Amino acid sequence: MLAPHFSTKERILGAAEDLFARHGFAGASLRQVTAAANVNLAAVNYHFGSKENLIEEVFRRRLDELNARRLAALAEVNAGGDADLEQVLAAFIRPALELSLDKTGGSAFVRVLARAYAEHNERLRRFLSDNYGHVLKEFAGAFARLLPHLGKEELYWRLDIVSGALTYAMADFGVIKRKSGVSEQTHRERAAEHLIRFAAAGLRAA
Amino acid sequence: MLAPHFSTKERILGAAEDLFARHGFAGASLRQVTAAANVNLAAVNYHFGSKENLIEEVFRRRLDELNARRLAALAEVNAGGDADLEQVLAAFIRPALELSLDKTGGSAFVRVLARAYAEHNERLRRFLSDNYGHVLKEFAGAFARLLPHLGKEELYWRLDIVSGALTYAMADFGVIKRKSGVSEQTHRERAAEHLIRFAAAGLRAA
DNA sequence: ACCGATATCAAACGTTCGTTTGAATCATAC
DNA sequence: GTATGATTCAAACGAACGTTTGATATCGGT
Repeated sequence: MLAPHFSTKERILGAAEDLFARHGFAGASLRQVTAAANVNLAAVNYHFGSKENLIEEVFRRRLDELNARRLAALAEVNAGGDADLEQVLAAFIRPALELSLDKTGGSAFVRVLARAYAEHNERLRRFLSDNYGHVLKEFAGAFARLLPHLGKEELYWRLDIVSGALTYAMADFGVIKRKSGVSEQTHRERAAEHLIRFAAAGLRAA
Repeated sequence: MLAPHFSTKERILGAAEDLFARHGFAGASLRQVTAAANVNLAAVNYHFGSKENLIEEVFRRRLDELNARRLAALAEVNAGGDADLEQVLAAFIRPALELSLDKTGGSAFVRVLARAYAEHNERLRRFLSDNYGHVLKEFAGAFARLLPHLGKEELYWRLDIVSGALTYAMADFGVIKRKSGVSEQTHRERAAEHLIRFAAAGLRAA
């Protein structure tokens, strides 16, 4: 039930994000979405054309900014000259962390992202690859420069493992429960710190 | 379309496993499942009672054996006396690897497992925790003994990261595509090796 | 004030969903 | 061989699905 001062499109996107995170793409119906957004059922097809298109827009809205921030952070690290592994990892992870702390639904979106990984949906995978594949390539290049002793294949295996761990950690799927007295923000910041430390050691492994 | 010499129940479980892996629990219908299994639509409710119960049975069938193997492997490692980190990790990961190489649907099941992580379904989480939580406790204890310098909280963070990386790596979600000329079996065995090396280094990090 | 475009609405479209029913079929024991 | 319980079957149940329709409301431009 989003505040009514947002536009119809924005309210639909916000409600869809939340419900896709909770019930999955097939599990959340347009009737649930439009009810939560306080808009008419037909509004989804009017503004987005179809449920599939709505799903893509849910991704585009967040990923455009997320990946721009990642590239900006990476450029900043590279400009510094003597980048280290932790800095490059932070350039990738920190924007996801900040997104997950966003008050307007970002924490739902990181869970939607984890859903997307689990979906082997061909259309969705192509959409993500077409629109954001270049970001992964940029980071792979930065890691390759920092880890010259690793073969290309070895490097890709490790980056694969890192992205899996990142996705799960950000989506809060694990057994770790936030302790009372620790704010959501602090909890996620610690997750990012642990993740960076762990991933850096894993990437450096002999 | 499973061979007809399996029982109705077995064919339903096999088809459900495959379709749940491909389309998710909400996305795969009982009509798809029963058609793939070559059984009557009503057979699911006759043999399992409901779709929810069918989902639980899909998990139970594999996890009973998977976790028994994990505990057996861990016991063997502990019996050796001077267990190291890689051995304990292998005791956890190798049974999952072997399952993923199983010819009768195991590779579908590891993807179903990844779906389960993405689901925040309360019933499913309680079912998994009630039935298999003790296995995770056993392994956490083994890791704690091997990493005495880590605080309890630090250790749990790292195990959380390991389990996320494992789930994704086994489910084959990453960007790594199997090269032609490398068999499915070899591909997955390499994944397990990389995972163990990476995780060991991450767990040992200062 | 009126027009045309944009947006919202209730209602219905045909389809598919999980589940249930009751009859037909099968297997086993006497 | 026939009675009994377990299983399979086609058919139907009501509910929910994504999408479309046509009428109604809203609003900026002249």
